[in-house]
Amino acid sequence: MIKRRTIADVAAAAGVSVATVSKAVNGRYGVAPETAARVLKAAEELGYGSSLGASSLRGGRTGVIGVFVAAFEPWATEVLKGVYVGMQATQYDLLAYSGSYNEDHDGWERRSLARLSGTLVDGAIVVAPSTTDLRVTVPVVAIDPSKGPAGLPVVEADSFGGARMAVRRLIELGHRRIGLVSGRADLRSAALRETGYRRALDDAGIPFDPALVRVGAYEQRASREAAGALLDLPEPPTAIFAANDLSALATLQVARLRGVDVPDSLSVIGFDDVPEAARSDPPLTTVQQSMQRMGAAAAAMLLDLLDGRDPQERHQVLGTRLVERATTAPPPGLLRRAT
Amino acid sequence: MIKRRTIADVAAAAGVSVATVSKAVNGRYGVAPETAARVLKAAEELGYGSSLGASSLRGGRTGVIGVFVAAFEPWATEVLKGVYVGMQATQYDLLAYSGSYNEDHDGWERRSLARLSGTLVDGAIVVAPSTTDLRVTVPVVAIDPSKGPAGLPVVEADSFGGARMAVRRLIELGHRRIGLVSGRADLRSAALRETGYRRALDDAGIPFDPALVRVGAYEQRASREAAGALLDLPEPPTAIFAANDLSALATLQVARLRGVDVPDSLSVIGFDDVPEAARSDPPLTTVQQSMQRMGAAAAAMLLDLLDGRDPQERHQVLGTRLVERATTAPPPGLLRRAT
DNA sequence: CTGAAAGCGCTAACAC
DNA sequence: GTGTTAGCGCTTTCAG
Repeated sequence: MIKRRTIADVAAAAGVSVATVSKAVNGRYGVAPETAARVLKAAEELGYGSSLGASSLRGGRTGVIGVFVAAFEPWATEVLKGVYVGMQATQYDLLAYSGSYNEDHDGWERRSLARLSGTLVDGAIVVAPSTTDLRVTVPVVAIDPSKGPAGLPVVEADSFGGARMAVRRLIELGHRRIGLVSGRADLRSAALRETGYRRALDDAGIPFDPALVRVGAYEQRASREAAGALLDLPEPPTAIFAANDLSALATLQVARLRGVDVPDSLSVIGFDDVPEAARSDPPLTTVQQSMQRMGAAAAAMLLDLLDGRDPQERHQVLGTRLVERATTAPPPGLLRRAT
Repeated sequence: MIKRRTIADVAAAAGVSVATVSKAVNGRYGVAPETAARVLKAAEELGYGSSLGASSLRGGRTGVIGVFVAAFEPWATEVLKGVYVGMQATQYDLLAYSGSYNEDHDGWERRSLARLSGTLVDGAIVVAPSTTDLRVTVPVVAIDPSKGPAGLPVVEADSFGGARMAVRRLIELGHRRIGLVSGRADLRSAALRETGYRRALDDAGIPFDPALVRVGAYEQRASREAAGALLDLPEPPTAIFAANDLSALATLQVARLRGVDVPDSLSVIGFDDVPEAARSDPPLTTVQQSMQRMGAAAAAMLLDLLDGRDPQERHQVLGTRLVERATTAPPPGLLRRAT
């Protein structure tokens, strides 16, 4: 646990002033080649690297892009991979940040952005923020915000289309009683997915039955209860569309606990296609939204912004596709028919 | 793109000095309750958050832990999730960093650590560093280093045991000619896995055949060639153990290209169990090392170090287990027997 | 209880 | 070409 080497140490070692070291290290003009070489050598030997904190405080650019997430969970880390790929070819370093939001869970993005933006990072990507109404000091792109596009450029998946497609597929398989484990009421994506569900029903002329909708809130516990309630109905649904994979996975668990066979007695479709979805037992059929593509798209947008170019579109909606694995089948008692 | 609010703005708004604002915001003693309230209110209204860069420069602690990775790829992000979980209950913020190492790929951890440690982060976890011989200014824990434990506390998976287990299983299935797509020669984990392979062979009295070993270097291209060479042998192996999942997945591709059926004509076992392993076709049998557990273990160690406690052990080796999916079967032409 | 002032490590003017 | 110096935003003595 040695003391950090500072620019002064390097200056002393090379027998020059700190200013010269700064110039040499940053490759600025106005330093004699041999001096620069000497300085670089000293820096190398001392294991010196300029402190990000200090240089960002002083100079303007840092060459660092921030990705802000509420938590490092599967969804966000997939996005992160995408941002990384989209940033790969550039000179930017990537810094992913998650605060410990033990108390004030809400508005987490505000705190983090205030602490890092404008000093440490040149630009930011906010993953699933609760608002796009941020007072920002650097270019920022939002991915899948709760409240829909307002202030910030946004990248998101087609929640409506994806949900509609999923439910349509269930209908094609012959299901008529289709339950919904819905998402968090205050989230735009959740509302959109519910609308997609209803639209698919409408399209097929199936009346909407409020009894078949329970709130899973995108979280495990609530989803378990929601799924349980659905299965306890006097006439339970033969299929359940869950607003995200977490809910779908929870539904699978509840079904197994009650001895309900999936997919023979109950079909389940999720939304997201997190890595875990492919590993569940049975593997989950789900609506895939490519988190990685969203990340890469956001990176591209941010790069445009950073270069002073206006991005092509400030609101990008990425398509989804249905990945059929093993949790969907025709409803019990139905003659299998071609699809 | 508004100018960042600084402590001076808050001071002006609240009609106090910057010193008072600092104290109030950080909850230090020596501020009248009503003054503090006024300051906090002003800070809130202005959306003020103290600049991480500036405060870390001045004060000692930042309350931020850094996780340093070479790239945000599946392996590293799994570890990151684990660190996050292990850090969950604490007050520390988590910051994951990956530099753009376009030129000097080697020694990446040195540069990043030099720039952030000692100023921005209170402690660090380095994921798969090329050395544990780091000159560090804060507590650091290494996960799966290339060179084995030396200077830093280390968390790693049991490469030797895992490899031995995998090959033993192939032998149990009846295989006698077992190929190895080995890892990068300079990496400790690769050497350990090769040793495990040889030991399992020894245990079963199967002579080691150097012709059955090809270098895959943990990367796709080399692994493809290695697998190809193995399959082109006059007497090709009936099973291949690959030193990581990437190599195993590449082997699967090559086999498919040549019309070699997996698992009927060729069994394949990988190592890691990255999420992609479960999604391959057919799903890959592999040695699971829980990256998440490694991350959590490293977090626990670091927390100990940070608190001034000595961690239980400075070198933690986590167990592995075999996940049998669909790429393993008895060799062709062998009577199926109980295992 | 509050404020003035020093200084953390660094970069950018500006002298020399 | 090189060195001196003034802050960047913040925390921390130390006076008042």
